[in-house]
Amino acid sequence: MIWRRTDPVRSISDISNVEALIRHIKNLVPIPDGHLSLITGRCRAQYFPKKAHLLHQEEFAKQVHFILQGCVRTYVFDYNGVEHTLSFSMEDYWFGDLQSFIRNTPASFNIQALEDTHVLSISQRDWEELLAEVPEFVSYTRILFRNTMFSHENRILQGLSYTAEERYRRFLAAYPTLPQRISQKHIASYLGITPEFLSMLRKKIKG
Amino acid sequence: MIWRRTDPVRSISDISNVEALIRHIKNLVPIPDGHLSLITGRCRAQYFPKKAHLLHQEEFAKQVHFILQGCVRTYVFDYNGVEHTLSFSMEDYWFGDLQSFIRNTPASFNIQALEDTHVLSISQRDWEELLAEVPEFVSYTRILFRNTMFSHENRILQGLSYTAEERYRRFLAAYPTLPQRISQKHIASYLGITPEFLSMLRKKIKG
DNA sequence: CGGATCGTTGATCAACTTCAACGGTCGTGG
DNA sequence: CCACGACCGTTGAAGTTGATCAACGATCCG
Repeated sequence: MIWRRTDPVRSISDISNVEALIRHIKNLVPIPDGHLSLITGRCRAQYFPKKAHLLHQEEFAKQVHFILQGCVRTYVFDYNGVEHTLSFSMEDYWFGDLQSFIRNTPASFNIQALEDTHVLSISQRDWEELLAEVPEFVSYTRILFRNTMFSHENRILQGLSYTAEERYRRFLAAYPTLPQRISQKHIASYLGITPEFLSMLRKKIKG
Repeated sequence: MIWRRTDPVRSISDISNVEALIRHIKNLVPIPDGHLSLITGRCRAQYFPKKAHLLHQEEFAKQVHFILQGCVRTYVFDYNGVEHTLSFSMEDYWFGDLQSFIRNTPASFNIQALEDTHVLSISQRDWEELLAEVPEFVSYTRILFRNTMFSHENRILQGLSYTAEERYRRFLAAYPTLPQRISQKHIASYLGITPEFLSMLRKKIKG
């Protein structure tokens, strides 16, 4: 198995534009260009190198982020210090500790870049002002929350319904390119199993 | 252990009013009374006796519901016919297969009354018209989705972080009165374990 | 080059399931 | 109102799934 990354990493100047976000918004809600620029005008391009932490639990999440290029994981430590990965986010995903961001409470999650990652970020104040000023932004975030809700439902059901092996097979089917980008221990922590057991499953599946 | 229900079941005429819903909305968004009545005007009171199904998977969810009195469970059958309970809903909860309701796709979920249950229901058309006519309804549902999203995150993390025994303890702490209202096999299917194993946990915990 | 981390393997152990059996309770039809 | 059948919760034995611990080579990165 070759673990070489196949996606070319574009240069910063290539990707610190807002085209990807504009496409993403237009895909979900009809919106005049004037309102689009109100949104993109409040976005700030940021870069995080691989392994950097964007957020530690107990901090206050001051921003949420839209990924232009790269990959991050959102995780927690449980009561005996074991990491559990809630989600991976990659290109065209919004991520952040929304609960902390919206309610202004200490974050429950840690967020870490798994690759060199370029994002567009929105601050709490800009978020609230966009909600007040741009009705399409209300609809847009409403749809984002809704979709996140649906995918969480599916994740809960997979946890209830399937064995670790089946969950891994489904993970591969849903995210065929992710295993080439992130380490197995993170996949294991996403699936809710140990790295050792994932290793065994891989051996078994290969045949 | 006494399984008698302690809550008095009010008569239909008592509860087919909209006070509970009005309180629920006012708790989440500021809204003038005129707009409130636009919402409540589109609600229809319905009654489902214990064990009745409100929705079967593959059907189309034509309504979502707000519980005035009673309790329902939302569940699926997995690939070998085992039931898994996604959620219980009781007084002051909205429930329904939102994915089916909003996207007009076949439902993934089954929904069944676990007690005689009184609800207020909204149809798809009324839902959409409320979104178009009442800005507070957009905010209200946006907050509902958001909160559901947060509670789903917590549920995913509990599934990843805790053993069955700890999940059961947490379930008891979060819903102390629910075990008196619903059967253990449903709790087991919510926790993702077999009724036999839950029975063992209960024996162990009692000491 | 060197240290830390990663993926793998194997042995042992804990968590949870499966299957079968039994008494109790509930709802239903007579 | 009773009798019956169906379902429920419980128990125990045996089996499966997945965790833990320790060890080892490979790889990455400084």
